[in-house]
Amino acid sequence: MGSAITLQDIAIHAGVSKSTVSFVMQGSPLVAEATRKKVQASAQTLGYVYNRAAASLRSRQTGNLGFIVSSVSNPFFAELTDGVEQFLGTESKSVFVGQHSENLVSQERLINSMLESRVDGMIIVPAYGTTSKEISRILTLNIPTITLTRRIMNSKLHYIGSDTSSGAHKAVLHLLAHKQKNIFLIGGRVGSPAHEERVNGMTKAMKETEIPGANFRVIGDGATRQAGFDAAKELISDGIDNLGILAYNDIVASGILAAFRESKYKVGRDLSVIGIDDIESSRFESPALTTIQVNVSELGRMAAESLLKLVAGESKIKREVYLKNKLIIRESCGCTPRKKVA
Amino acid sequence: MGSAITLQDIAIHAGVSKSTVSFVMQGSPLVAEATRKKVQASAQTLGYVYNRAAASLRSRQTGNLGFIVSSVSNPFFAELTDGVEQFLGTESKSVFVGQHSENLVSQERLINSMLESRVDGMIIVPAYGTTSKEISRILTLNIPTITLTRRIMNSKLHYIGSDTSSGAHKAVLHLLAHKQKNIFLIGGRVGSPAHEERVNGMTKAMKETEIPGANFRVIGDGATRQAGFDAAKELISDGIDNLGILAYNDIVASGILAAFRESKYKVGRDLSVIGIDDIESSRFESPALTTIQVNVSELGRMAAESLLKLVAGESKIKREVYLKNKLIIRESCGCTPRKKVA
DNA sequence: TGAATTTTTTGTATCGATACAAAAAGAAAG
DNA sequence: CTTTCTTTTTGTATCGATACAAAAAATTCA
Repeated sequence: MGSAITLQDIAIHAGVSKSTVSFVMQGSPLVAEATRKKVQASAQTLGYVYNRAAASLRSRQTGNLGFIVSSVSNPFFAELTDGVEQFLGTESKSVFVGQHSENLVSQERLINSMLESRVDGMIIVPAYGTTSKEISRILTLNIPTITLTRRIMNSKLHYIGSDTSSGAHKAVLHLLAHKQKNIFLIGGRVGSPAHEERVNGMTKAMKETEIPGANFRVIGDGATRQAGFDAAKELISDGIDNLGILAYNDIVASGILAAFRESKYKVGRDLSVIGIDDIESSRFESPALTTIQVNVSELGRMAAESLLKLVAGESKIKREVYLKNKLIIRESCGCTPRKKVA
Repeated sequence: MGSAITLQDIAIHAGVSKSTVSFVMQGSPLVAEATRKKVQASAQTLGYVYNRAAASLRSRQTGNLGFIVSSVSNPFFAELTDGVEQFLGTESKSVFVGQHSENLVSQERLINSMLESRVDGMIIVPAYGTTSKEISRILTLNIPTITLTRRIMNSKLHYIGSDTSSGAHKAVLHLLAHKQKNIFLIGGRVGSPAHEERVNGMTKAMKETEIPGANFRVIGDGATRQAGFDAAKELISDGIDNLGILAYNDIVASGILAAFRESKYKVGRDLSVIGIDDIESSRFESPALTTIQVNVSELGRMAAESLLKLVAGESKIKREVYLKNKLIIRESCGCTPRKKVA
């Protein structure tokens, strides 16, 4: 390999000591302006590339951060990743990104790998079924860590997520306002915290309103477009009546809409569908998807911001943050039959 | 911080030398089985975490790789990232991921950051307008690098991409077969290599067929859903006639379909639309999108695989690889009015 | 059994930066 | 022109691993 330029080389070329060069590289104010210029010129001339590994060995800070997520090919997580990256990128941090694909083993391997790389902190969207045990390494090493979107039971890690429960609550109220009485939650993994939150919000809305004849059921398994598609197909074959659907998320909703487009029922006219997340493509759905808007990239940005504070040693960080969300009304609920997109 | 466990600590605990422990950590065959067990037990007991930075300082290999992409919130790049990650993840490599958002400055900052982290190699989807100058650092340091999807003019870096030109060619032939004579390419950045490839393939098809009255035009600017939406709106307001559209990619196509759904024209019946990429959501479009299928995650996987070989010092790697693609016929071209999804 | 091998293990220098204390140079004060 | 204080600069030990050569232990062979 070519690179053999070290601080020492620059020191010689600029006629100063290694220590001085080191100060310059760190942007320390202790060095005289003229010297700084001279050193920087030498570094430039020699084509120096800072060696972070060497620096971190002594300084105990790598400037590396870790981000672990389920899979970036899911648009929700993609936007999340985008938000995290956008923010961290400007802070001259390097971000390791890993995907666990909901697999606990690969999640553990990822965590380990990042710890070996001595990340200063990490943001993690835990895989389904993650318990304190799976992340014990993080806990014992006491690495600043933020769990995003999904909580780990009984763990003291910081958490940032959307207030899903209240979102589901709003959605059901809206479905009921459309005179739909047969309310369904479609998709997700039954029993997971994320699913529970939705069920809680929905149940609460059902109880509060006490509409005669109204009932609430849960169907479908998985958080994919296909899962939504399949579940909707079943409803269709049974025949629908005063149907109000809350999809687990917009991806599932997308599958549901696709299924109904192939049926005799028209979403918005014959039934109401509401999603959760408001990913970018939802307003381009047909019909345009009414959904609970979660500012996804804001979620990512907040996580990133909090992590940086944690890493910097700030202590006054909220341990749990629930981002507000709101109902975005488009066509799929039946409110506005035809509205301008964008 | 807690972590203070080093090789030395293990050596003492296990009653062997540092060197021996090091061998065990590297999985060297030089150490006796009994010793290996003993050392591993000690490491386990003490809760040791390998320090890659320290190791790389002497060994000149970090096990870090870099992946630079435009933005993962674009589904195409998301699937690409997924493919790359999936493959690299199993090889116990850590991957730095960075997004340049088509900004040359942030691209340069990312490259620099990764070089500082001494990546063993990198995969990069160059930002629009990248020249050899922008990546000079990579060249002089001679870091194994693969450019993905987009080529850099006059650079000797390895390249892996889809054979877009032949895909565009196929698409136009199909549009013509549907008796469409007014052929449009919508979206993309005029003048970029990726746009040129499409134009070339399309022009070739036009020339070969020489259909009387057939003509080919280029409109729209940008590779976003909105760009497709806006361009289609214009076509609609002018009134359409024998219209055959090739969208720059599936995202643009999605915007085009959304625009036509709001018009009196029905895609598939009154005009034909074909996309490029076949991202996951395309088969759920309405109408389902006929598109040039590029095996995106395969593309990512191939890039990852080649990079690993390059890093390992293998020399017989093709400098340029063009993945085959094929036309996937769904509804938007007018072939199958209603077909089962999934 | 002793020499010749082969298999394991170890000591020491080293990678390229930072920390910390101490020295040198410059400025201000008496 | 000292003395004192401040601003800059430097020397040396150190971070936690690996490389490499050399030593020690175990095997094989005559």
